[in-house]
Amino acid sequence: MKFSSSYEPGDFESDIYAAWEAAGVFKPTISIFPTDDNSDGHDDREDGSPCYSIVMPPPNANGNLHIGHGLTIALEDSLTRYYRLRGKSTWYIPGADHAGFETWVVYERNLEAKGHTRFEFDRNELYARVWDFVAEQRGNMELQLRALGASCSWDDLTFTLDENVIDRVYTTFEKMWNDGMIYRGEKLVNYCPKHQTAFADIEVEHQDEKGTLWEIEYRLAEALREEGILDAIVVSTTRPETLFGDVAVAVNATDERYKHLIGKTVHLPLTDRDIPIIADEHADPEYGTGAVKITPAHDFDDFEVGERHNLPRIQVISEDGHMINVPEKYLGLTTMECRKQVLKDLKEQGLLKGEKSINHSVAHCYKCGTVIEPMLKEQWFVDVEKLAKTAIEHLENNEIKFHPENKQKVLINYLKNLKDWNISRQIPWGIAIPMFKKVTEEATDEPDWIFDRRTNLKEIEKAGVKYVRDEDTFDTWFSSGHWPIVCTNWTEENYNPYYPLNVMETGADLLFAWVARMIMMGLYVTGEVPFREVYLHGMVLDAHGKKMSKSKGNVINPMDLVTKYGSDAFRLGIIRGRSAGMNQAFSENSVISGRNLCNKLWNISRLIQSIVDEDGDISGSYTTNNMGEDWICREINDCLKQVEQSMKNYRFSEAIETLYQTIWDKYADWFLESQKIFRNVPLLKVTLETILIALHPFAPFVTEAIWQNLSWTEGFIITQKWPRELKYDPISAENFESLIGIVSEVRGTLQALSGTNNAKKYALMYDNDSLVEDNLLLIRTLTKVPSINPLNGAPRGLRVALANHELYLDVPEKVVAEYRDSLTEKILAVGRELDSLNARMMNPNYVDKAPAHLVKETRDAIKEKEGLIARLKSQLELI
RNA sequence: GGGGAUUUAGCUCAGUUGGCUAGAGCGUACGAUUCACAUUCGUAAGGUCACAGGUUCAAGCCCUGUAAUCCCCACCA
Repeated sequence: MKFSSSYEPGDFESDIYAAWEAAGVFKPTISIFPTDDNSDGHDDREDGSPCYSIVMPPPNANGNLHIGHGLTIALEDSLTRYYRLRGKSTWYIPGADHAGFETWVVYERNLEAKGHTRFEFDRNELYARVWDFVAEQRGNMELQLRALGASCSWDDLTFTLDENVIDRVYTTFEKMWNDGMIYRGEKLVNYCPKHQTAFADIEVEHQDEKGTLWEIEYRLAEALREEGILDAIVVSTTRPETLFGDVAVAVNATDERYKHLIGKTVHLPLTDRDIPIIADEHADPEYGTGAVKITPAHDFDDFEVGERHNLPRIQVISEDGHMINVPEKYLGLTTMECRKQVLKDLKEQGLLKGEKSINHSVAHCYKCGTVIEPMLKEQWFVDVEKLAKTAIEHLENNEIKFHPENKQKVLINYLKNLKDWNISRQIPWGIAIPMFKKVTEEATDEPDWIFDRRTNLKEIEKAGVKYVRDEDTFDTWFSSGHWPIVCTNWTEENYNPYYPLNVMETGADLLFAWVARMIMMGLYVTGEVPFREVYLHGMVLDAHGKKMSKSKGNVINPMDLVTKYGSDAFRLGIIRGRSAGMNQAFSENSVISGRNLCNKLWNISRLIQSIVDEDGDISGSYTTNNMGEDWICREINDCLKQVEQSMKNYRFSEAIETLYQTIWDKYADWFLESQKIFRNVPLLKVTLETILIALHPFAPFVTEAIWQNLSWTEGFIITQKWPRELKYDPISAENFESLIGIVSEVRGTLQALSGTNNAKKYALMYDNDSLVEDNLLLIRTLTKVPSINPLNGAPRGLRVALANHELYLDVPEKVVAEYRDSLTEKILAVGRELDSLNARMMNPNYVDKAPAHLVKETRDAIKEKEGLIARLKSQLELI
């Protein structure tokens, strides 16, 4: 294969992915149930396990990947590829989400556009229709995952509605039912009248809004005039239309204004009912009039007040948002219509005493923005007490390591305040709740509800008793909580080396909704935490640090960037400059610099291939023949160590930074430049292989493309072994560091002179310096000075500002004189550094208490600076 | 009300248990160019590490307080 002369990722990325897939390299090498004969002989058992497992947070099967998915895949795939190179049997399990509510909303919108409504079809029919709808859309998302380079085991893709998922969910539910953790409760739920479904607390969005606080007079049923006080109580409310559901008025027991009214009765306006005045801490004397009407069926707080005082619940708003159980006049009105009418009528009766505008937060449906109506409904609830308690115990036992660390505490704090979990959703697109309600009335001994897996049936019969299925489906998070269990095919019977997962990587925003539930479910089902570590990434913001949103028009599509710059560039760009848990800005620039690195690597490889072609492919082990060669071995070793350390700590950005610097600033700029003179083919080969493998986790395509292009490499880079340490001579390596210092200083001095002399290159002279003498050609090439000669006789020209080397640039007197100011400035600068070092040494406490090596370093530095100043000063005198 | 963060160069961010002159990318300025790479090479400018105290031989880092910005949870009749 011949290298194309320019780096064109679009030419090879899809072919390479296809080749990997065809070769089956994404599959784990050890099966779930290990047998004796499938060890691959290269176990890297640093943590005791030959296996590495990670699951993909399933993207919506019916959507496209967004930038957050891009980050997720970049991070997870880098981990996967890294541990694969480290010799682990790596299992990266892909997924697709039925995305219950999301997909349902899209589908229902489609249905409405065609003039239909969901109510024309029964549940099974709708389920089948959405299934087909999603099946049409599937594939897009999977193609995009491939374009991002996800090296996941496609045969094991788990769809959230797969049989095994449903089975597992039913098994857990049954266990919970038998354990008495599931109950049917009439509770207030967050209800969206538009979608006609309930939501978990976590799915509701609160927004601050302007509203009106009305003050309504409720007259006392028994007049208290004789006591000379009040004959009425004024309540504050933002929802006058709910007064039909009022069952009490609450005041605070400590509120002197109303104390004497507790236990009395008031007449509920516009009705023929009387309701009691009760004392409850919920009433805040500071807020409004200090008296609050209690409507347990339509307000969360009132519901609790009702529970405390055993009050009835009167539902006055129907599930589609119309008034029910109200006087004829208001019956069937929408809540807003009713509100207007009520206010008008109250006003006419002189009962409307005040109207204030206030700011308060209002709950909205996170999908359609409709105001959430607290609705009294019978739903299935999970009693979370035991689940949360167990989870907290294991978290406090540090069984899961969090990145960033602080999320552990945040999660524990959340679990401590967790309320019971409403798992019923009134959406057909989801896993049916396997509960059936008794309809045979005579069978009084039988329970009202029974568990049964046959949810494909609407009606079942057991022992002559008929039951009908609950129409509801599970909250998505109930099944998602099983993700690590179902993806790894964990079972009660067999040991599974892939469970718990090594790591769970997902967005920080899912800590509560998902991570918490996976931990609770994992512990409940398997008795073990579902993963050893959690890595949470933050949100990807636009270049100005603003949240991306369609309405702002600042959404970046990852696929556009992949097309434009290549998948590797995207991956490098999105990981760079990003740390765990932080919401951070992202701009195309970082992708461009990623692309540039790929291009650099491409050209490095072309250069080395051309040297191999010219000099012949000398195989076998290398020997180092000069300082630069020893030095690059040392630098590459350091780089590998740092990358290993970074990966261990999930510091992806740091790993990339290290590689970037090593490849570009060290390998290309110094080593390869020196190799243009020396040409050590076996070393060039092994070092190139090493950096390619080390970069492979982050830039899989270009490293594989190069691997395939090089004449001497075999197999795929994806299945290579992580490189071993390179052998080198440390003293020689250190000498090269001095040479770099010399070259840099000469370059800098020449540049400083060029201001007046247009970068004219002057000859370099050395006095009694073996490092320079032994490397004349190299220094000449790197500095581009025309010649390097021994200094014969007295120092002349311009002294290069180096402490340990006697070097002069052969610059005419006149130019040196012009340089005088810069020289003076330089002496002053070094002098300032020297002063601060001296000050440190003058402090006896420093010499006493600081570690000895630091004190020594300071001494050495002082000596060096003093030498440098002395030399520069003598130079100044020469001028 | 409860919890969690952030504040370092023009911009976006690193800076691990305190330890040499606080780093990178982008941007800026100046210079280079017969080829591995202009998706390049070289050089440079640019910082009161939010502010005020404290601990320490030594603080960007630890402690206390202040300010600003942001996120999550609960509540707002």
